[in-house]
Amino acid sequence: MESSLTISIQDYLKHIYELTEDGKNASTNALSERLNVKPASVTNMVQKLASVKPALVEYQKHQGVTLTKEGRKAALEVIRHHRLLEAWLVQTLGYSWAEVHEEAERLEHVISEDFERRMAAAMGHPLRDPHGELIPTADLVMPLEDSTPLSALRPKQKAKVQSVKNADAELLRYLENLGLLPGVQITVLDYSSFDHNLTVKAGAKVSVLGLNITSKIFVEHPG
Amino acid sequence: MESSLTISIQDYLKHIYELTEDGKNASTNALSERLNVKPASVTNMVQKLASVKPALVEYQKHQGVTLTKEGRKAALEVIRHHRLLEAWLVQTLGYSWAEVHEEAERLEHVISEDFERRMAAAMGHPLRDPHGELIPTADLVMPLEDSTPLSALRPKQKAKVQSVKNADAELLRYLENLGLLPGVQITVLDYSSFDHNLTVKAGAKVSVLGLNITSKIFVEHPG
DNA sequence: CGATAAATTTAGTATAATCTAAAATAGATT
DNA sequence: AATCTATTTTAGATTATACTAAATTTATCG
Ligand SMILES: [Mn+2]
Ligand SMILES: [Mn+2]
Ligand SMILES: [Mn+2]
Ligand SMILES: [Mn+2]
Repeated sequence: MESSLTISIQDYLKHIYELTEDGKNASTNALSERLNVKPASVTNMVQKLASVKPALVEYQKHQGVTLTKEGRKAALEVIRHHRLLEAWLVQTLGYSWAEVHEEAERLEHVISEDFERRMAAAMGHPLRDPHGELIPTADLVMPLEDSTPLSALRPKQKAKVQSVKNADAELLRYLENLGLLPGVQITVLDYSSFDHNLTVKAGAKVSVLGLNITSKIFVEHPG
Repeated sequence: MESSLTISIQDYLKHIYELTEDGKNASTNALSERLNVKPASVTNMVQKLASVKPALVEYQKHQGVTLTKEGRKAALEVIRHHRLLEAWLVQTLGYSWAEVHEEAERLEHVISEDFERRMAAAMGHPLRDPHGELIPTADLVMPLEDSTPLSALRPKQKAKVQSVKNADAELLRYLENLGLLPGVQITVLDYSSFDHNLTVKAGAKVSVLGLNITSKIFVEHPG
């Protein structure tokens, strides 16, 4: 069990996890884009991950990949590191939620299990990272999420921002300015069926948001 | 200037720095031992470091290497990261001085300059790491050290422990038990010219220490 | 000095991860 | 079904680092 996967492999597994959360297979091209690696290289690596002793992925030519149980555990280990690190960096070094991601991206591969335990304990075992994303438990289980994309809400509905997914630093800074942070209560004021824009009130601020923003913001208790 | 040296190269430079602190060249074999890499591999890497555009080391066949100005800056950058990390892990996550080294060894290569600045600021720009070793300044200058190996002291002399160098976790735990920590006042009670053992009092505890311990403990103001 | 040992270097091989260019396949469109 | 396009795979090359075995150089010592 003391295999210690390479950083590269850890990154592949993490992105495969994220791309297969919706139940679909992770395609070569999608992985290529996320990993900033050419498709040919992805095929290569994916074939290797499928043929190592305890296989890390299930692979069928031209059909993309899914994680095996072992692959999923390894992915969740990296994701737990990543999200705990994000929370930790924000709390102890004053990083903003827009800045932490990049730093955690590199640290996630090199911290020890001891480091992981110490961070978790020091923060009182937080459930979510600064972007509101769930942190896999110490025994590597991803808690169930119960949230709705903001894009599904319609005028009059109120909800609480729970998380912002896959947002780049630029967008996170933008959202912060609009007061759209995890935990904030919002109300939908208007909806345009033509462009799917939503007019949203958060605190005193009112903003009109396009679909490629509202689909990345997740809320709880729409009502 | 945005070269970003590989982790391997960073480790070579760091160890070359340490091996050349005494003014001598770092030999292939010495590096091989420290880096846990075969001598042939060291020769290979060292030749490469000598021939990159701004050379990182000065190399002459069979004579070992020294650092160039560029090589030294790169080494000090890694050492600054390492020592700040050690201090930070001890202060914020409760690591013991025996445990931090290994963790810092991996983190030193992946933290950003921003991370470095934040740590330094959060700790009030510490001068020394948990082992009492000097931390290179932000502009990568190693402050002057003024200390004496404990092995040079003789009975009746008093001094303050300043640092413990190159000690493994085992030894650090041992010294901690004997109360031999940086900042502690000690008195030499006895000396044996046959085996170079020193009898040393620290607080209430008296210990007899051999040369391979007393040569790793450095003290200030022997008097 | 000259033999022997120790340290170092050379030469050739291996592994991991990536790339480019070309070939093959799958999916969509007429 | 035939064709075009997008996706994926194969094949072969490249870069970085390390290894083993053999050759060479330097150091030591009788
Ligand atoms: Mn990563
Ligand atoms: Mn995140
Ligand atoms: Mn140290
Ligand atoms: Mn290191």
